[in-house]
Amino acid sequence: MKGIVLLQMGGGPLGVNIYDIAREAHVGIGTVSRVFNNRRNVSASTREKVLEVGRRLNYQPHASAQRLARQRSNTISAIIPFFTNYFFVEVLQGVQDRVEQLGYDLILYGITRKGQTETYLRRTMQRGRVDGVLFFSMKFPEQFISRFQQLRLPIVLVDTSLPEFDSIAVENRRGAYIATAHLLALGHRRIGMINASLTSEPARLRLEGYRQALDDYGVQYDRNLVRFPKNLKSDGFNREAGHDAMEELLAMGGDRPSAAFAASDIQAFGALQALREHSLHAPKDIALVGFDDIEFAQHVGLSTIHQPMYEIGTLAVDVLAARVENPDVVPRHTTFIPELVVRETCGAGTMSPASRASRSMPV
Amino acid sequence: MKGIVLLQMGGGPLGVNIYDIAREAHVGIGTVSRVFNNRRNVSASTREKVLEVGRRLNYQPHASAQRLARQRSNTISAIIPFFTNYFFVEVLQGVQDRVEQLGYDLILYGITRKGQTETYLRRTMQRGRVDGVLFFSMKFPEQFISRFQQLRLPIVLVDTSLPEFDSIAVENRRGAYIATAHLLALGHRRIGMINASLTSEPARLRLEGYRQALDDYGVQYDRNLVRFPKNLKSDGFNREAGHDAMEELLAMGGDRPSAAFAASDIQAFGALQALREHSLHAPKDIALVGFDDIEFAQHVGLSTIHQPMYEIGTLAVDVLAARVENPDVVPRHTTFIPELVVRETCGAGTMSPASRASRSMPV
DNA sequence: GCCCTTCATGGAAGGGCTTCCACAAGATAG
DNA sequence: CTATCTTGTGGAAGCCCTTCCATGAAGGGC
Repeated sequence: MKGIVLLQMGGGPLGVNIYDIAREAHVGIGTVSRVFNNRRNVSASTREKVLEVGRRLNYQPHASAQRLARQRSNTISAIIPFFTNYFFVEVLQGVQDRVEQLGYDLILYGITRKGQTETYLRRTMQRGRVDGVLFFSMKFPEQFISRFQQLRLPIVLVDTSLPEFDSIAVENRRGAYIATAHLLALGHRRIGMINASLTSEPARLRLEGYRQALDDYGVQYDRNLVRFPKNLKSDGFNREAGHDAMEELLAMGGDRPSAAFAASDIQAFGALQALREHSLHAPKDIALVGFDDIEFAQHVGLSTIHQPMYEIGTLAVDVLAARVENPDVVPRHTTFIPELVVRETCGAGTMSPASRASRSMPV
Repeated sequence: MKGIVLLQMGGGPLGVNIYDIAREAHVGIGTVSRVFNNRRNVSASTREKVLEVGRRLNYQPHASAQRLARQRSNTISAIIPFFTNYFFVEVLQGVQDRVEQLGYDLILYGITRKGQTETYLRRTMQRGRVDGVLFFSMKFPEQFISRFQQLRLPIVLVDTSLPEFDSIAVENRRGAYIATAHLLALGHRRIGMINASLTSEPARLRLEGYRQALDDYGVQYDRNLVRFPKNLKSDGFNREAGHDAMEELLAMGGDRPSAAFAASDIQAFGALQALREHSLHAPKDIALVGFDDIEFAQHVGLSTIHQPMYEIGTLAVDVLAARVENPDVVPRHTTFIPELVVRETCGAGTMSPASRASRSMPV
């Protein structure tokens, strides 16, 4: 009767539970549970009766109670840096879509300040909160490695890696190589690089790819052509850093490069802005290639290296889900091969907007 | 002993609970609970003893159990359209920061396809899942109004509104007025508008503001100068729509406007691209003002109408939290006044980057 | 007609916490 | 010295579900 009374009250903190349904349908609570969990060993007539009562009383299982009883939250968290660039937005779409398909909830922990990372890691480690964690684009703090292992809390690193955990990333070295080689193939010989701080692994790898390409084309490496962020407060994957780096390159006067490779699209935007301020244009005055292929790269016609961000997002969720189901397999590291997208700023003419397809390559 | 045994096992699905702590510390479970919830009626010595045992056994309260017992999830969800534009990213930062300060968790439901909205609304309505909902930038489905009211599930509408619920928005009409008036003040008389579909309320209001400004300056309204998206599959707040609209304006030949106001920055980017394709430039050939002031507006020097997105995000959380604490107050509707940010594309010269401050105006 | 399965079902136990009530012991007041 | 209050404490009950075991009925084989 309780449920009915509540209905008559027309609201209130509705508390129709499994017992109300059982009483009303003249069955046991076990049966009610089985019906709502779609177990098969329930007779058709009983099932229908229970469902009918459920509809009538507007029953909904209580999420927290289910999680407690099942010892499973069906929730994962994503720890994502909000500050760096727009990379995460596109990855997030993939994450979100797959999470929905698999029926998980997604708790978002966005990092905007240093120090937040530890807070959120601790939080996400609380028992009963999440079944697994997606950790993005940042150095995973060492002191948490063993704690995660002890808790056996599944975690997947994206755009960063560690031998101990599953990881997904793009081949940064290869991407940088492709970008640089493209500019070389276009005839450029003095090619600048607008890099981020080498404390960032992607920045290191992208520098390696750049040098490798120069080497392969027999071009002497000139360290004056590689520019790092001056402001050491951030990792330098931002517009200001790109702007200032381009200023420095332009300040070289006659020695200045005829082309540049930026370690991220965001930096490339800053560089473009600097060019505009000097009434210069890409590719006419300086050809430019970025890295990431975030959505805005199309908006400004930036040639760049495409990362399959959406696919990275969906794969990350798949890998995490697999580990939740089966925690005792060795860590898997997956790599994506990035591709060049030719637009306007590299000066290679308007080729087709490039096949944006991408391939994955499990290692 | 259980806790110790588990520790010795060096892992396993650690299950140190309140009973383990109580036994080990020779106190009752109630006392343990009080200690970990910082209740004050516990003697200092007992408290210290319990905390010591807690540290030793590495105790953490179980999130689901707490939520069940407290009948409070300490979680809110945000239902956000991912597809339209980058508006949401910036609002999300504000949401995220405030949510952290208040100790809530944030479940993200990103909408990428029509129909998902209903799915997520249903999901978010499940008992025990969230304490409240943030609903962004979309028309709230009518059939859910009464259901939310009955459940007394707190909800705040952002960038959209309904008399029944709390809401937060920017004064769209005023913003459009300011943008148009600015172009008029610069001497333009043929001013185009690149609008989105009028099914969107912001689009309607922004059109009104545009017309009002023309009126006030004694300029005859010309419907040929207002362009709507051709592709009716979306609301038109996207780059393609902006691009095509600018194409249409350019196709007017000698009749073409000398300036244009775009209903969103994203559309403005598309418009700028179209200009580039015709080797035209803003503001030289056509002056341009956008709306939103998303981060990329700076990157390309777009003059635009600034919405205090971060503040909208934090306020949304505050309003929601207030309603969770006190569900029985009348809905409050808050409005922000947008401001013009002069950059390059409007042609008003390089004034100071404008005070980006913003004010709220409760109604 | 009897024994063994199989299937549907009821409900206790268990998951881990908060909260409330009861109680003891000390402090305060008259 | 008794009556009253305060403070600290223990633990049962309650939050709502899932799961497992026991039971009874029905079906199958010989």
